[in-house]
Amino acid sequence: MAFESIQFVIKNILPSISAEEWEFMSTSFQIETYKKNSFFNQAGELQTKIGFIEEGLFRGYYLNEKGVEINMRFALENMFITDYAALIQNLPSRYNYQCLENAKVICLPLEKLIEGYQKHKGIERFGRLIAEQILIAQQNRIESFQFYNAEERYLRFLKEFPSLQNRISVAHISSFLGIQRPSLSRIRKQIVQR
Amino acid sequence: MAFESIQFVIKNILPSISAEEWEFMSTSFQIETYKKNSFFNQAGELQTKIGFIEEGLFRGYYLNEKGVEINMRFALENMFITDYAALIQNLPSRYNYQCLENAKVICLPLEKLIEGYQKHKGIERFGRLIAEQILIAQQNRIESFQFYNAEERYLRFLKEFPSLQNRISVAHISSFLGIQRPSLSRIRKQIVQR
DNA sequence: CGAAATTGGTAACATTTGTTTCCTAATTAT
DNA sequence: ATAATTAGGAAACAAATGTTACCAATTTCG
Repeated sequence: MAFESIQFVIKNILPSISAEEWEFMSTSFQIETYKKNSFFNQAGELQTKIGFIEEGLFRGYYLNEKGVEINMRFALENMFITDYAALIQNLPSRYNYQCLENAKVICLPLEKLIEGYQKHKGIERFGRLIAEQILIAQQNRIESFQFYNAEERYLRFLKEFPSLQNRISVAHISSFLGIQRPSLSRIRKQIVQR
Repeated sequence: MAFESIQFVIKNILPSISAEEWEFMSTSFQIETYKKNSFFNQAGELQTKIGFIEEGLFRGYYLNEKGVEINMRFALENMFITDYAALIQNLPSRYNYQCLENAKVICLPLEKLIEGYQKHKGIERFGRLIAEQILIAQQNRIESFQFYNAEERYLRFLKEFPSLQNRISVAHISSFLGIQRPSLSRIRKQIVQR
């Protein structure tokens, strides 16, 4: 039986999922592989699938009005990869998801997900729970910005994603944290000196 | 027929809601009134209801580890009032919702909402859509913090909530924006001088 | 009414963060 | 292998923001 990792994660989110519902989704799974620097999707395009990362690492970013890339999210093993808010509303994704480490992704076509929402109560609930999980992660991120300074945000980042410290460049982390690169360098130096 | 405002908002979120589903919810609505400085709910308590503001204004805030009140949200007419993420997970609310202007709130008991999730597909979907709306609002807020400075955040706040400029104190706004009060005063002065 | 509390503003100074520029080491591509 | 690119660090200075303290005006409440 393949798909152990995604099955584990989905059952963790939605223990009550029925065999029929799991069958409905898993029979439509498609494995895709991504090489470093390739894209899972591009900003401005309608999304056609939702992904689950078995291996590898992606960053979600977009270009602000000055043309600067802003990292909004890192997606690693056992995480879903999608601009969920845009997907559900059938709006173009606002983010580019670029592969930072060669990756293996389980994909579910969007039309299948929508069909699942119509046909299966458990899948509708699954959608709600995914949205809520993203929501909680975002609340933490807001709180981080709202009353932690740059150093504290960096320390919180390391605590939340310890495995990313040595997988992601300082430039990408600084963008994610809303800090300039030289500032993050200074902060890292200060931390080491203690 | 009462409940025009909430019916309008709900039908806007979920045009496909059935008469039966609306009936299910609306028969359980209860009107509550709040006086200035009273609380819709307190941090640490389990929530028992979800509210819809017909009139009035609330702030959602919590105390950080230093005992400082941090405003996370302003809720005004035609907005829902709840710590939705906590409610759904049956966790204690993390926020105090304090009334800033005398208010009239339509309340739906939590058990009724949960029952609705079980019995009515449209209500489950309604829950998902609410979560997604909150999610989008939060993404805007994150982006605001991530690459706008204090002045730009304030201008964006005014643009998003023009009606709040003269309804909410500078201290509350500065907390919401993650700016110190004297800094926001400086910024307001600079804006006026142009 | 009058005291007390709240509110908005301001100044002075400290600290943090941004900006620009450059250097070196490591990695990548040809 | 070597040139080109990328990455991390650092310095110097500018700008933004935080911190603290104080004042005047307004509102609240007894």
